[in-house]
Order: sequence, then C-alpha cells, then structure tokens
Amino acid sequence: MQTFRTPTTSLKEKQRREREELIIQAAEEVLQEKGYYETSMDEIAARVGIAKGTIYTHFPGKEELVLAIFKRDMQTFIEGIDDVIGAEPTPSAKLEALLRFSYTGFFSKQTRLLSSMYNGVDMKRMLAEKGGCLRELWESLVSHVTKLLEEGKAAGELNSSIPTKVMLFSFFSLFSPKSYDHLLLGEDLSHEDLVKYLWRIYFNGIANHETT
Amino acid sequence: MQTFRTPTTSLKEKQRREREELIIQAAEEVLQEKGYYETSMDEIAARVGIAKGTIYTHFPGKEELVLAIFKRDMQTFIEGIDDVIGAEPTPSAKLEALLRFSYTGFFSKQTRLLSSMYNGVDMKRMLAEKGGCLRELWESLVSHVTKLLEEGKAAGELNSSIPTKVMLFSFFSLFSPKSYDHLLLGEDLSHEDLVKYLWRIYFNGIANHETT
Amino acid sequence: MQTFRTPTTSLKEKQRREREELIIQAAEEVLQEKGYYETSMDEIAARVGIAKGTIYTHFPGKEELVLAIFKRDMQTFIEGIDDVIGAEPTPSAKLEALLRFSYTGFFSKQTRLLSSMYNGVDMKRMLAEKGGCLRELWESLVSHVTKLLEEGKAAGELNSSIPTKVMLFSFFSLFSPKSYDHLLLGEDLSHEDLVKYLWRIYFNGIANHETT
Amino acid sequence: MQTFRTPTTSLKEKQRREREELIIQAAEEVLQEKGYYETSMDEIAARVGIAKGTIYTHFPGKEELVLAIFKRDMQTFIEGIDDVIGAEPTPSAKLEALLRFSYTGFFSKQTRLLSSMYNGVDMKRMLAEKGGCLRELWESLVSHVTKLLEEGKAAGELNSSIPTKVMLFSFFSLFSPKSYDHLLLGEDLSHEDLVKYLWRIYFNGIANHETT
DNA sequence: AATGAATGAGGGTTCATTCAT
DNA sequence: TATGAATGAACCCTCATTCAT
Repeated sequence: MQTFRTPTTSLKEKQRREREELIIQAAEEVLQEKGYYETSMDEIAARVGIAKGTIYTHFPGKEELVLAIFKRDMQTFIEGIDDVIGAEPTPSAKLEALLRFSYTGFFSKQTRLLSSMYNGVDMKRMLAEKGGCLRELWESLVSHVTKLLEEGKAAGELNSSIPTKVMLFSFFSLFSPKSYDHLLLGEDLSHEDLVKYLWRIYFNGIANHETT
Repeated sequence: MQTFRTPTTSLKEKQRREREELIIQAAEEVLQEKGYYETSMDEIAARVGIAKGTIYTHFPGKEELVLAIFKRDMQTFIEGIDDVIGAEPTPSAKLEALLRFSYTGFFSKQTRLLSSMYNGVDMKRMLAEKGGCLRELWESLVSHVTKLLEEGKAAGELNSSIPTKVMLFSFFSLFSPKSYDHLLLGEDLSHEDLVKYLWRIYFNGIANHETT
Repeated sequence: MQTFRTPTTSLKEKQRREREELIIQAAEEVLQEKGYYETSMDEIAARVGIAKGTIYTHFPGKEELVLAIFKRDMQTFIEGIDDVIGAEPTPSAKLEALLRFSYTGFFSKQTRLLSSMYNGVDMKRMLAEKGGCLRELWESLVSHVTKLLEEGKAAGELNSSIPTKVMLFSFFSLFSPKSYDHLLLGEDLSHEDLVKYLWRIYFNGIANHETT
Repeated sequence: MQTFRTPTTSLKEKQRREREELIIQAAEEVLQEKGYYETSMDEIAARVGIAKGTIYTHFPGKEELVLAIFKRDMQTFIEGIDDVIGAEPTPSAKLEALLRFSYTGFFSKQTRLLSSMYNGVDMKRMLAEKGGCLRELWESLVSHVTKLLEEGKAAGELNSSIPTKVMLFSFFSLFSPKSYDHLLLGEDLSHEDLVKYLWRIYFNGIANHETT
C-alpha cells in the first residue's frame, strides 16, 4: 500500500507546491506594487484565483508569508552569486559582476523587492520576532562580500586604508531602494549604463591608487 | 487696548504652537520607531498626553500630519544647507560638508526620518496626492546638489565623463535609510569616522584623476 | 444706584437677546438647509460670527436650541392664527385662511421648518424627553382647529358624519413636508394656486353636501 | 457530482439570504424606531446577533444598506399594487384600494418606513448620489397613480377642473408619516375606519359632482 | 483540503460639550 | 461673559484571521 500511496502523495504534494509557488508569485507582485501594508490577503488570493483561507493552509499568517518570500528571494539571490562571480578573475571584477547581477540580471526584480522590504521600519520588528534563519542568510551574504573586499585588499586592488566595513556599507548603499530613482535619473539612462557608472564611482572610490 | 490684546493673543498662540511642536515631536518619534502604518493617532496622542481629537485641531488628518512633518524637516534641512556649505571654499568641500551635516549635525535624526519616509510605497501616493509644495522643496534640494556637482566639474575637481545625474543618484544613495546599518558597521565606528570614509570613497569615485 | 444700573442691565440684556435672535435665525437657516443631524454647532456659530461656546451661554445644548426654535416658531404661528382668521366670517373660511396662511404667509418658511422638524423620528424622543410646554402649544393648536371644525359642523357647513378627529388629521396632512413636492408638482404651479386647489379638494371632502 | 454540488451551493446561498433578511429586518426595526442618524451599525448587528463586520459582507456601507431596504420595500409595494387594484372595477375604486392597501395591508409597516425615510433631508442627498434605479421606481409609482387619476377623469368619475398633479400631491399627502398620528387620532379609531373616512374625504374632494 | 462567510479588534475621524483663559 | 482649544465617546469601516461546511 505504501508503494501505491507514495506517488499519490507526491502528486498532491507537487500540486501543493505549485500552488504555494503561485501564492508567492502573486504576493511578490502585490508587495512590489503596493508595499506591505497596502497588500491584503484578499488581493493575493484573488490574483491566484483561490480562496483566502487557502493561503493560511500554506502560511500561518501574513507576516510569515512575507518572511517566506523574503527568505526565498534572499536564498535565490545568494545561490546565484557563485554562478555570477565564479567566472570573474579578480575580486573587483567579482564585485562588479555582483552589482550588475543585482541591477540587470534575472533577479533584478526580486533584488529590488528584497531591498525595499528590508528597509521599511516594519521589517525590523518582523525580522527580530520571526526572523528565524534569516539572520544566517544575511550573514552569509555579508561574509561573501566581506571576503571579496578583503581579497581585493590582499591582492592590492583595493585601498587597505579604508575599513572593510565601510566599503561593505557603501556597497550595500548602492542597492538601496529609491522610489525617487526616476526623479533623479530621468528615463534616458539604461540600467546597464547606470551600473557601469555606479561601478566606476564605487571602484574608483575604493581602489588602491598607489603607484608602486 | 490693542497693547493688552496682542500679548494675550500671542500667549494663546504660543501655547498652541508649543503643543503643536509636542505633537510633531511625538509623531516623529513614533514614525521613526514604527513607520507610517504602525503609527496610530492614539499612540501619538498618548505620548503627548492629550486627547486624540486634539491632534485634529492642529492637523486635518494623519496623512497631513505626516506630510507636515516631512515638509518641515525638509525645509529645516534645506535651510541649514547654506550655512553649512557657505564657509567651504570648493564645490567638493561643500559636498563633503553637506554629507557630514546630514550624518552628524543637529538634524541627523530628522535626516534619517526624512530619508526613511521618502522611501516606502505609501509615501509615493501621498506625495502625489497631497504633496503640494513638497515637489518644489525636493527640486530645490536636487538643484542645489546638481549645481555643486557641475561647479565641481567646471572647476576641474570632478570627473566630467560621469553624468551628473549618476553622481547625484550616487550621492543621495549615501543618505539612504539602512535599518541594517548597525549590522554592517557594528558599534565601534563613530558617525564622524563613517562620514570621513564615505566621503573618501565617494570623492575618489567622482574625482577628476587626470594629471595635466 | 439701582436707577442707573437698571438701564445698563437692560442694555446688556438687550444685546444678549439680539444675539440670541441671531443664533436662532442662523440655526433655522441651517436646519432648513441640512436637517438636524447635518447641522453642526460649529456652522451655526460661524454663521452668526461668534464662538461656539457662546451658544452654550444661551442654550444648554443642541437639542434645547432646536426645541427653543421649534417652540418659538410654533408660538409665532399660533399667535398669528387669530389675526388671520379673525376677519373671516365662517368656520370654513377661517380654515381656508389658515391653510393659505401657512403656505403663503409671512411664516411659510417657519411653517415648513416646523413641519419638517416635527416629522423626523428623532424629534419624537426629544419632545418626549424635553418637550416641556410644547405639548401645551400643540394642544392649543389642535383645539383651535378642532373648534373651527366643530363650529363648521354646527353651522351645517361641514359633514357631521365624518369624525372631527379624522378631519383634523386630514387637515394636518396637508401641511406635511414633502421633499418630493417638486417631483410631483413641477415648477409651474404657484403656492397660491396650489392652496386654492388643495382647499377645494379638502373642503369638498369635508363639506356637508346635503340639500335641505 | 453537479447534482450534489448544486444543493450545497444553494444551502449556503440560502443561509446567506436568510442572514441578509435578518439584517434587513433588524435595520428596518431600528430605522423605524430611531431614524437614519440614530441607527448605528453596531446596534443593527447586535439585534441580529452577529458581528458588525458581517453586515459589510452583505452591504458595502450604511447608506447602501438603507438604500437597499428602501428599494426593496418600494419594489414590494409597487409589485403589490397590481394585485390589489386588479380586482377593482373603476379607477376610483382602485385608488381606494391602494390607499387601504398601504394603511392596512401586509406592508403597512414598510409603507410607513418608506414614507418616513423618503422625507428627511439626508435622504435627498443619498437618493441624488446613489439613488440609482430608485428614481425609476418612484416614477413608476407616480405614473401608476397618475394614470388612475386620469382614467377617473376620462370616465367622468373625477373632477377634471382640478389638475391631476394636485390630486396626486394630495393623494400622497395621505401617506405622509405623521409621528403625531396618535396625538390627533387617539386610540379608538381602527386603521380600517381611518382609511374609510380618509377616502371619503379625499374622494369627495376630487369627485366630479356635476349632475348630468 | 479548500472554501469564503463571519469575526472583532483596531483605525481614523467627527462633533457636542466643557473649561481655562 | 465670550472664547475656542481640548476633550473623548461614538461612529463607520477594514482586514487578518478563524472555522463550519
């Protein structure tokens, strides 16, 4: 009996995961468009085409749903990092690739969502209360970049007289969600170009200019 | 008679303003701590020690209260700019002073609130709907900084091959609210030092490195 | 001293009464336009050009103010009756004059306000709770009309087989406020003509048609 | 499967309708007792024994609830008209039946509520804003009665020298809500008798008395 | 397991009334 | 005495969550 059951369970389980995926996608959409507080469980359910109660069979509540999204996006992002920077030869090239990846890559949308969610005062409490393993993810990301920066310093590419922490902070600043982006940048600058220039500024800022 | 009347009026008016100031301060506090949506009129009133209805004799509604705070803080900030940068000799020194001002000056708290309020999806709508003269303030700030950047280019201090818009964007990125500041920076770095390094990075990033 | 004081007191008292009159007039206006619940003390005070609190030195509260108006209008109306019907020779002529008076006379506005206030469920409670001497006024009015009807019957003008009470009820029905008046009547019928026809219907309805 | 499903759906739907009916009944009660403004959603919910929020799953808001009641009662009344007057031979008999119907029939309560709701300044605005199809209902009623009156004139039953509009107005006056009914009529007159007399008065008033 | 109607705490807002000036 | 800012109870409405079906 078990042998028959297992595939059945798997099927159901598969459908269940598919639906969960749909919920997450819908939630991401609405969160992106309206932000946490203007996002209602009703609208998410409506976009998926399921009943509101069904969401609660997948997630214990709104906060948990959002945290799950947050976590998943973060994981996806972190998992993508290695692929992206693997091919690059130097630490600084890796950092540049990372910046480009987050602005232009397949996950640019998630990146922006992540970033906009991470800011926003409400998140603080949620992360503190129910953050769970998120801290680990965050630290993994931080240590990744920290390592790159320190390798850059060791390789003589980056300026050793600037604390790594500040470089880190400065690097993450480039990702900040800026709802006023368009106000500052207008429309006639592609993300590609923006990244190019941002990197130039940032790299020049942290580069080791010593002439040996 | 007028001579007696005027001070009387002034007294009441003074008390009124004091109360309004208290409301604004309490609101700023709560907004900083909890963000727009988690801030309730009840809590603001409770912190001031007044009845909820009293707030409505000073501000037509929650949105207007928040926008008033936003506007006031922005005005204060902009008004402070001239004093801060006036004494500086060069465009880049002025920019550095501006950065330092916003991080360490008397208004650093407001600056942070401003920045954290400006992001957040809800603000977008509010600014669009009831922004009123806020757009002007914003543009005044932007044009201020733009002017400095262009003067810096003209003076040969700044790199003309980087679009001013990107420099602007990059500059404002440094102000972005980062609720994770402490996570990246730890506690052993003063704001003074942080600004020093940030400016070094930013200035190196945008500086004109040509050797004539 | 008293002899000097008295006129002073009278002057103040006079001013007080003038203001009270202004309050009442303003309140009548707003009540007519917006009804009891949409009428705010603020608006009344604003129309008079005084502070809201001042109204409370004249009337203990909103209900009392409205009841005072109600009472005053009713008294004025009742006081006017004798003048209006005095000149008429017969009971039915008196009734007709009364009807015309209330529709077209100087007090038609008050009459309509009265009528519209008397209906409206809220009034019931107010009259029950704080009606005070209003009952007497009402009964005075009722007995006035009742007397006319009975005199008409006695004089052979009116149909004795219809209970006076029903005639009374029917008579008062003609005064009912009908916000849909204009819907039914259109614009091309003067109040004069309307009264003329209404009276014809009513009188024919209650007349004694017996041919002796 | 469908055969099982349908009744299930029906059951839920049935319960929903029953609940809605209870809400409407409770609302009618409170409206009758207290009028629109003194009626709170809380009280309606309490009388039904449900949570306040539940009302909002049936009606979008207070105004809509009241308008729905208004509309429903009006429809019920209008739908009942044909049954009531169908059996009557002449236009005037039909009018009499209509009057009796509204005073004594099954719907006398609704009729009174309708009438008392239609007056009241607040209704004017609501009807203007969200009246929707109510205007049509009202006009259907008016045209019904107008037709009867004109048929009566054509048949020589009614007095052609009185404008139909005035007859109409006069007829509707008989329905006006009179919270002072009992003050005028006392208790010893049944609605049956009242209608009998009212009709006598009204009919005599509008009848064609010409002797051919 | 999915549904969606019901729940009810909580939010913003209004306004008659009070009271210190 | 007149003022009008302050009060706070009461209102309508929303929406995350629950639960009977």
